[in-house]
Amino acid sequence: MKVTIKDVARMAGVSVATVSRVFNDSGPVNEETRRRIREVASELRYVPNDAARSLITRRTSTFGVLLPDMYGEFFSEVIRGIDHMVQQNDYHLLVSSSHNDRSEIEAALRAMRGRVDGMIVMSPDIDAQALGANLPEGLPVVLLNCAGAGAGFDSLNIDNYGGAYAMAEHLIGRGHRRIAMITGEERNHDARERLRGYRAALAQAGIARDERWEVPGDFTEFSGYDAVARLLAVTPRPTAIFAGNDSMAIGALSALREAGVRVPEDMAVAGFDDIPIARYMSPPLSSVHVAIDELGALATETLLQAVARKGQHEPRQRTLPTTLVVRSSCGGGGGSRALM
Amino acid sequence: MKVTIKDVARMAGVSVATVSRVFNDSGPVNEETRRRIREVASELRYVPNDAARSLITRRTSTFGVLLPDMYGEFFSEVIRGIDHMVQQNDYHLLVSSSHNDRSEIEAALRAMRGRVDGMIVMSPDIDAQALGANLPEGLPVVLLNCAGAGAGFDSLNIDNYGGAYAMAEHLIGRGHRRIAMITGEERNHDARERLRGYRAALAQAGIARDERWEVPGDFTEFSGYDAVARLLAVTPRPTAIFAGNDSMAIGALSALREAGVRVPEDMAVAGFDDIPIARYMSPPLSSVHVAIDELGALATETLLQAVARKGQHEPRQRTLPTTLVVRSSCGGGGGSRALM
DNA sequence: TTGTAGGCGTTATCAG
DNA sequence: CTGATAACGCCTACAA
Repeated sequence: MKVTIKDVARMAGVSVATVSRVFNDSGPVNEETRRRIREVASELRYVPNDAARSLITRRTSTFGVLLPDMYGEFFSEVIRGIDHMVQQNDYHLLVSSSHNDRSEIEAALRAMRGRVDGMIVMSPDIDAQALGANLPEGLPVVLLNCAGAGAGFDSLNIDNYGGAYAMAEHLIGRGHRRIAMITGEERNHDARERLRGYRAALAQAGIARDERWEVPGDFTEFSGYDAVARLLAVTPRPTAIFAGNDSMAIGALSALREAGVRVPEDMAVAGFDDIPIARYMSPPLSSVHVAIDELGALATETLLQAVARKGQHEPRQRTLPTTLVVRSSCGGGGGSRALM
Repeated sequence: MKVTIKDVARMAGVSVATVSRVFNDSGPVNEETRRRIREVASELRYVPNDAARSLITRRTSTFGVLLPDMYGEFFSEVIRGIDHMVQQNDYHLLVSSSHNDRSEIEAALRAMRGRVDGMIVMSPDIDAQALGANLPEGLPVVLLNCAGAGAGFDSLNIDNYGGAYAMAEHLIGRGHRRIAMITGEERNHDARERLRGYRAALAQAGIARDERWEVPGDFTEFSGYDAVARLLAVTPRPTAIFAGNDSMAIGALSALREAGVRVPEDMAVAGFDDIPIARYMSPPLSSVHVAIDELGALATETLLQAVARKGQHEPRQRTLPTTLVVRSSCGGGGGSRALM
């Protein structure tokens, strides 16, 4: 038998209204009465029923998070950042992951309808417009690393273009002219932007683009491993490989080692994301650092603000800066900087 | 203005009861009526209000997951396994992560009260008894990698002892006599069991235990990196390092490389968990494979069954087997097995 | 096969 | 300061 607000009211000799006021800090309550109610409540181990509460309140104190089908550390870091901020604000987190195609995403969105006060959608593969159709009118949403910014949603993006540009520029600065890139999938927004940054840097340096240098990958370690074989077959051979993310860079390092190609002497390698293990690679992996957990925290903050304003605000687009982290895999850093 | 069951009823010219029957497959409804109601409902974009529903149903269709403060791939793999199974059964997932000490865990448990139909608790640091006190009476719970099995909860554990024993035995079989272990934290159940397995294998082989070989870590890459310095100072120097998890093994590999110690020629290295990147390490890392996503899926299945039986069943404890994966970091596998 | 009506546990709006 | 009481949206006997 569940203990309800009525039980507390009866035991404390007051009305349910007063008990409610105590638990919500709404309206004035005599200090002594308040104390007694608290006492009775905790004795009875009373816990307000959230369903009933949100039925009338029209709030769930829950945020939804939609995650793409991506493996690895990036994923957990984002959640960590989100969850931390969410807990601080007494919200809850409804998570749905592993979504590949559009229909899956749409189904997941619909499944969350009515259960959340706002959503963080992380789905580099899909455009913003498509999402709007499946979301309840007026539900606050923050887009994380999505294409289609400016579609009326708050959005948060990594500076993919700038980060990739900076890394390519760094490699050029170290004397490389034949710089290859292992790209992500075409439909992935992050991947496209990184490719764009890479191309821009090469163009800026007056290096003619060579299509053989752009090898497709899919952000998995294996695709990075796999890409190396094709790259080594190109003549003249590239002297540097810039992978679209760290996972592929790690796969590439593995393949290069097996092929007997020394890094960085014979081939410079760089990644993107700077996941925690990057610095422990052999050799330590140069990368473009992204404050992943901060990304999650920032998204949550944005959502909280949107909820507070009841969605009545101009959607804002923000871009999170990246920083170049030079380690020895591209010959730029000393071994001592490996643990930096 | 939200559209409710009443609106649908009115538009379809029936009572709310009939609409309810259609949406719940409860009671008989004329086929034609059913069709009309479905049509009207989808036209109005009607979505049942979950709060109202669960207020009367006393079900939330939601499971809670409590995760420890652990980084890396292990985390995301588990969630993936859980989420997949949860979605298949039309449940939702409430996630709470980053919990270190007992008070944080207890707070998180309380926060979920009333919002979930069952919980998956993953908390190698804490004992089962402590959890029971903060959970509503009769709420189905599955313990994942927790100590205190047999405390009246369903529980699922990795075969930490067996896996560690097998790996140590393998190293011994390859002729190693001075085998060091980088352990996890004492309070961590997985860590304790793995240490126990390691010790048992050594004892079985008649190798006297040397305390200097057991260096404490905390499952982070850095702690593995850090441990190597101490291990290299031991005379005579150990010839093999068994890390309590892959993260520490990766840190150790990094430190060994910096120290100019060749792996596996001068030092064999092995880890535990077989996270996806293990095979891409340099050299590819031997490890104890655990089907992490399967662990999550299995936990969810157990929970679903418990919910179906309304918790009226004998708690069952299961142990997930592990398999030895020999790669070249311990000299056992050829380079060609790296992608195995 | 369908409709009526009571109630799930809270909050919010009024009076007192 | 406190107490009735009407919603909130839905499910479910019980009747028809």
